[in-house]
Amino acid sequence: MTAPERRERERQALRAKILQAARDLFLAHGIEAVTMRKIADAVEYTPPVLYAHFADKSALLTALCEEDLTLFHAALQRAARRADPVERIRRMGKHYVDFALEHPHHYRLLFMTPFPEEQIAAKAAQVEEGTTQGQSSYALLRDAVAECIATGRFEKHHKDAERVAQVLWGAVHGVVSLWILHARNPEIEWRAPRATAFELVDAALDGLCIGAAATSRTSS
Amino acid sequence: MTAPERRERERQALRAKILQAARDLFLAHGIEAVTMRKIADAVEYTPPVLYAHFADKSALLTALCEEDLTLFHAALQRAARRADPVERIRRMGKHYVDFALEHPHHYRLLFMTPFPEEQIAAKAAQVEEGTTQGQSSYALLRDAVAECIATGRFEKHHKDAERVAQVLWGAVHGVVSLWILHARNPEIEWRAPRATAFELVDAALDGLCIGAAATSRTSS
DNA sequence: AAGATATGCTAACGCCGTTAGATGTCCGAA
DNA sequence: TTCGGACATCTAACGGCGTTAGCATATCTT
Repeated sequence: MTAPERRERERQALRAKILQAARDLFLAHGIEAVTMRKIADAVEYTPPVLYAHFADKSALLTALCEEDLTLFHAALQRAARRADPVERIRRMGKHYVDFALEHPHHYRLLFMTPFPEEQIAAKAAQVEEGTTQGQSSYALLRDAVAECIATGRFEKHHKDAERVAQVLWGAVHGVVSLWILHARNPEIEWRAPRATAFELVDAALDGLCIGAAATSRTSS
Repeated sequence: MTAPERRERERQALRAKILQAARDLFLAHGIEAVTMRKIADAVEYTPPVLYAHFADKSALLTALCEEDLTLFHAALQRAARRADPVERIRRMGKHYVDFALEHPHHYRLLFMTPFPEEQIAAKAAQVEEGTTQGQSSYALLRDAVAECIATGRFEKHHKDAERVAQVLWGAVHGVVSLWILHARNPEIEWRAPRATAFELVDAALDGLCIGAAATSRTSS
């Protein structure tokens, strides 16, 4: 155990501690409570120390996102273990909604917050050189849609897998994000968002599929 | 023309000028550029002056929202002049999407930004005492849905007008808000959001309506 | 002309993200 | 064993933010 090794270990430990503190603040009081100064307070260091581990606040939040995105992707992947592509889509929708409603703060951070410019540039570079891992959650959905199209499960005029995937993503995202932002608006008699989202997914799949009447409705 | 009258007029003129400056900043550089100090600069006053016209920044933004909400509501109302309730829903969806895509900044402010607590409390009070105008855009949609249900246009298991209205709102909101936030993510081959949204509305209506195959598809 | 009222300003407070520069502390080599 | 450099950490500050207090000044009313 050389000294540089130990130092590196301590470095990583502090980095993890910082991320955890940020996560705690975030979960307890929402994104607006996540402040470089408060994170520093929580780990009992002064603010500049954070900049030895993260280029800036946006990089710190990105690191947080990536951890949660991995979790999210894993949940979706478990849901995608179905042979029938239509049922696969339905189950992915269900798990998507459940993740969003169980972790609304994370969902807001992941999908309802504008990307920092830097991240976009980084990703564009990855895509350019083909390094993109291609195993994104979106790809799971798009592939299921493509399978539906290839095996003739959809009405013939729905033939663009990317577009239909975006249709379905939009469906679940719309219901949960409306709920997360506007649930407290008392002008509207909100229904339980889980049921609402399922109803939309079911209706959309009914509309997409050949032979109308739904195969297996989302029950729970 | 008494002097107090003139002063009041000047007061309102300055108020309008402030709002316009805020709107200009907002349209030119997005919400994060709308700063009390920058607004003050634009109208050639010092920042404290703004507080003689608006309680705080959130009240100023709310005033801006309300103007745009009126515009939005008017656009939707024009679209709702259709006898057939299903076609009415389809047209409202179309105009909703067009508004969102033509004014993405406004859409972000109106529907993709968390409400300040104060506003929620104010609305709750209105609802409590029954002062709510009931002519909200959401009500337009819900009433069209209720008409569909009452006249037996929907499958019998879709019987909750509130829920179905929330399903349809979620559909259009999902597609346009995903696009507005994530269009620049190069990992995804984005399709034109207008067509995507129309496809979702059509599919959902196909799924909701009795007698499957769409009546009149959204063409343009 | 004098007093009241409204208008606008300067200056400041306490937050924020971030950076520069000083200080100390430990490690490896002479 | 002591010296020099690398590293960790701190204090202090900059410029921005929303917001408020207190003062000057201009304008109306009597």
